[in-house]
Amino acid sequence: MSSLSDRFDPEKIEKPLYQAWLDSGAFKPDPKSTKKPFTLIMPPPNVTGVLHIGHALTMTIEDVIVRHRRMQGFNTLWVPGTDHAGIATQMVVERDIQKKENKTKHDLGREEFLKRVWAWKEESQGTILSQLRTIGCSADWSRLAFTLDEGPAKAVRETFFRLYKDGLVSKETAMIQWCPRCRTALSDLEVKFGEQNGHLWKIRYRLKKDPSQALIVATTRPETLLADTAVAIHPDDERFEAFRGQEVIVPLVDRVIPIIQDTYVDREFGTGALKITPGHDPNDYEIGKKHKLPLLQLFDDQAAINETGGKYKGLTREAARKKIVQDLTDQGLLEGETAHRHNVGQCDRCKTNVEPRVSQQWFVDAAVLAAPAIEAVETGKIKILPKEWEKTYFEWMRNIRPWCVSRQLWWGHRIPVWYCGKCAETIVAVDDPTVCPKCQAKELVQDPDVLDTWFSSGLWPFSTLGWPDKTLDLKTFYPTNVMETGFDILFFWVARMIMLGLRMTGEVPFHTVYLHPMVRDEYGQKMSKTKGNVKDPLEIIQVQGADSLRMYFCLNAYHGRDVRVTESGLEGSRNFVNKLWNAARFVLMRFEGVSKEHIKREDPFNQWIWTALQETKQEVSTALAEYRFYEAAQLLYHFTWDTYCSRFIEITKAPEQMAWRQAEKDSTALQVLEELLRLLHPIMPFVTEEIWGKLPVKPESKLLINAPFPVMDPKRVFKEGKEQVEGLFAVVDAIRTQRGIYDISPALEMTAVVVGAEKVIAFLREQAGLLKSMARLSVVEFKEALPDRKSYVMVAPRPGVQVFLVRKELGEVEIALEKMKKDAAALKQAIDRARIKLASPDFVSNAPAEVVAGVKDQCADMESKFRTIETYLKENA
RNA sequence: GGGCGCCUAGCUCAGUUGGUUAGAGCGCUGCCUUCACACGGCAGAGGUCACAGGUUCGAGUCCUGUGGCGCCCACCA
Repeated sequence: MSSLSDRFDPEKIEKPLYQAWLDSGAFKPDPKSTKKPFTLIMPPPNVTGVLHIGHALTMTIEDVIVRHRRMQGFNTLWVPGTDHAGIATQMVVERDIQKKENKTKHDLGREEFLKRVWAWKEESQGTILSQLRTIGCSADWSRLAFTLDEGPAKAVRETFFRLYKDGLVSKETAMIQWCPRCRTALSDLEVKFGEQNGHLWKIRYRLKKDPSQALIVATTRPETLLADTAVAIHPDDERFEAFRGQEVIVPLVDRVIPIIQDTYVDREFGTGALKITPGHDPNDYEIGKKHKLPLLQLFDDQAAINETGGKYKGLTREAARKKIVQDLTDQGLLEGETAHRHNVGQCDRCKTNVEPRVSQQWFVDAAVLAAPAIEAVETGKIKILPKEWEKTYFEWMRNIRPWCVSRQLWWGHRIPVWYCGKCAETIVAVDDPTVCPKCQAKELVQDPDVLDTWFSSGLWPFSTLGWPDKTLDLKTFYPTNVMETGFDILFFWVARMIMLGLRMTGEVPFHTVYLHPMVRDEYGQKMSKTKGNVKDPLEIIQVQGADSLRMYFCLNAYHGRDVRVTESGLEGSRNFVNKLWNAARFVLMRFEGVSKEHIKREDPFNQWIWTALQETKQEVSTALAEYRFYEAAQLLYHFTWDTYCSRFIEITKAPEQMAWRQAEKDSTALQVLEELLRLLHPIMPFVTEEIWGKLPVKPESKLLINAPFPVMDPKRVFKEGKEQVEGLFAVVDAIRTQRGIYDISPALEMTAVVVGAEKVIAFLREQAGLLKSMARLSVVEFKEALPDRKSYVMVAPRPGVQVFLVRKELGEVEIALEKMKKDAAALKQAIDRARIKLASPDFVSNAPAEVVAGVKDQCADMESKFRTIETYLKENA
């Protein structure tokens, strides 16, 4: 057995250990195994670049889940993958080419541009995969998937085909959100609204009948007046009595349009008159349809004015606005201009203001798919955790609108639709058609558009397992168990996986959705490159190792909305890894050569640590089962540091103990460590595996990753041992506290007298040596009674046991008396509260018996303690 | 406009169905270079649980209202 190095050096151990896991085949489950399967599909990171700290959180939690399940004996599969991320990746590559070559994608052409994106993807994916390994992800790399791979592509086509056949995807002309920079349609979810400073302009629309009169219309977008096809007023608005049924002249273009009446108009806003531009505003579009107004398309795909705009043709939106305001002013048609803050939609990816636009797009009838998806969550077939998110899910699903899935991009799954050049037939097929099934013509043109990235992501839980083929993987590992991801993509992704999963496979894609919080900086700010507050997980790992970052996430990922990453917190988890390392180092050094067989019987100290371990195991397994990783981590942190290190190991150090119990207790120290390593392994795989490798006794498995996760053993719960040892600690703590109060140096000699009935103090007497070393006493005496109490200072650690310290050894006794008085007062208050409770017939008759009994016991304890202090204070008054 | 969440120690947050004297980490104070660890040890201080009502034998926990903060959805030009 070689020992552990003095200092824990994560950089040195992590790579070889990861390789050892890989080599052992631990990550790769056998689909033919008879063990119960457990499946988790990794949310595929976008191949836009490198992983950020949010990914690190995701991967940590998922790896904890997966390692825990694997150790529990499940046939565990974690499928890794990456996402082509259509619009996002296309944009970063465009930017890259722009920066390096000053070219646009149109300069390169579709084919060449796609070549560049694939090259980008290769590099980015490589980086991402190596980062995942650095974090410690125990995913099955043999099943690595990419959303544009052949398998997932087949799934995409099959799905599109089936939806088309069932009338659930169709080509429609509709108003959609358009990004003029990306030059593509967007789904509603891809548009983010934010407040912007703008203006409200009041413009004169002269009456056709009497141009000296005018209707004054308020708008934030004067440039769209070029495509106005009506002006609307509220039917009940008396102010506009004279205007009803009239026509007005659109300024600058002199087109005559009607004044319509619609209750949609808000009389309070602006002037009460609203210009209607059905081509460029979703609400106007609806009004236009209702009133059968003509629709004018004013902008081209880059939001520049087209021929509809006459002399304004070619101007951008922004330039046109300026020019039109100027022209209106010049012609005396501008009535006013006020500052106005309002919400404007932006492209989620490139932050360009979107332009609502009418165009032909493919739409999925989401409402039909949503119905069973809602039911699956209502009936509990799918559980969403934390539960609060279910309501959000229902809210969105019940108000779902058609999902625009076509994108005018180049990077993505080509829509499997062809048009016949001869008879214009639309052909939707899984395999590329060669002739038109209607007219046999060979001039077929594929739809140039690609699908929304989330369309292929929506199939991910089963497309990665081989669907639509009936593969063994699919049979064994589907439906999957858990979908673990951030709440920010509940609608984008989770909802769509549920809808498409149910529709395509007839089964829920997963049984549980666990939504983790978002990573923020220490001030609660979102991390972003522009703010400069981004923390690179790889940098943290390089400095302090993967384990401490993982432990940090587990300790801090509460069920809230965000997890803040702070320097001091990271330091804390680093210290914890160090603590474990050193404890292991000490135990291994001290107890080298000890074997398991030395255990003969359980002494109270062993009983106590075993009991504490069983309690911890019980609580940890409950916490993990309920996805409360923070709780599991905290329990283990506390057990390791406070119970195992600060108490148990310290006990083993006492020289008086060593003489007669060394071999036995040493062996317990090792065995508890061994279980502790298994408990900590899912959270901190590297350091635990490294220590595991040095254990003299490895009962279960050569590699910790394959060792069984500890389960609570009721046979190792010992009430007496636990109580005895806790009683001893109470005495030790009380003396230590006095030492603190009196500022007595640990070097100073102290004498303690333990007073109590022999029965009660027998164990303390037996452990006199330990008591002395733990409380740093020079002398300890045991007595049934103490006659000359005045020369002592009393501490009352437990009912029935009093501990006295020699007065003259303490110096200023008044400090202690003051403190005792304070304690007594607090105690008195608590006793009074308890007595009032116990005296109330309502409490005694209504509260459960065990609560009443608990209060009674506690009250008795407090009273006995209080009496002791009172008596002592009186004696010393 | 609709919805969700938060307000507990100086800071960041736990606190499961209401039930013993409300917890942790960090920070702070004092003492300690004790033979695993100063990335350490021992001890300590610090909270009217945002506020106001209510339900209950009993409220940090449930209900109503008020104030403050955050997020999501919808997008009145």
